[in-house]
Amino acid sequence: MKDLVERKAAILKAISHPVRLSIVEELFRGERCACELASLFPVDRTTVSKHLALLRRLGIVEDRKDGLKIYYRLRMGCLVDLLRCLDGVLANDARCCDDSGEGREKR
Amino acid sequence: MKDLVERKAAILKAISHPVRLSIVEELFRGERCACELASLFPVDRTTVSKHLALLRRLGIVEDRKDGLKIYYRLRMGCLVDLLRCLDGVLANDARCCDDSGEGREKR
DNA sequence: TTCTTATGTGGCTATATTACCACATATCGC
DNA sequence: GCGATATGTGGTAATATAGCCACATAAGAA
Repeated sequence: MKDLVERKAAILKAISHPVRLSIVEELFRGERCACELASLFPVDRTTVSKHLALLRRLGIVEDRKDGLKIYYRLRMGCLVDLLRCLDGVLANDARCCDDSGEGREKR
Repeated sequence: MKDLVERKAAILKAISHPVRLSIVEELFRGERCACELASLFPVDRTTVSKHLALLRRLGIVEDRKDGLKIYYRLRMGCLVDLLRCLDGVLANDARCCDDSGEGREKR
């Protein structure tokens, strides 16, 4: 069992990539097959497949096979709250995550 | 202004490194100077300095100079909720973030 | 002024991450 | 069986990240 802070960091890291974050948010709305998820992004299908493998390895999603298709669903439903929380962060703080530096004093 | 999902991903990424996550959690408890923060981790002081620069650039922390010391404090207090949420995730799901694969079916 | 402490930046290297292509496997319809 | 569809993996190249050292700056102490 890894250190708690490292486990937390690992989850955050997993959902800190735009494609993986979007996958998680898409799964909030229900089960999706790999092909549906892949079609959402302008990257290679196999790249999405690897993102899914990472999410699966961390236990963030789980999958189910049905014929040709493999359906993914969220296994950590609590991420819904976490990301809702993050939406609140951005809504309440317009300067957040604008790493161009504008709007803040330079150093 | 970047795409919303990218801004969210950027915040998550910033706090997805064990040292930066620990810095944020330490700042939950109040203002700390760079030297106090640096002493918490077994990495070079200048490395911590760069982590702080990243958190500052994203607007996650802000700083204040007082004599020789530079004090950092959290500027996105809402992260407290977000990380409390994540603690709940890990408390409720023992299998989370154990990327060794044990406890889950292999693929 | 000179020394010491606190801090940040530039530069470099090692490692990790991402994305693509090529290819392999599995299932379905015919 | 054969072709088409859905999916995953291995390999590799480009890029990003993390860490350390050397060095620069700033402020207080002597």
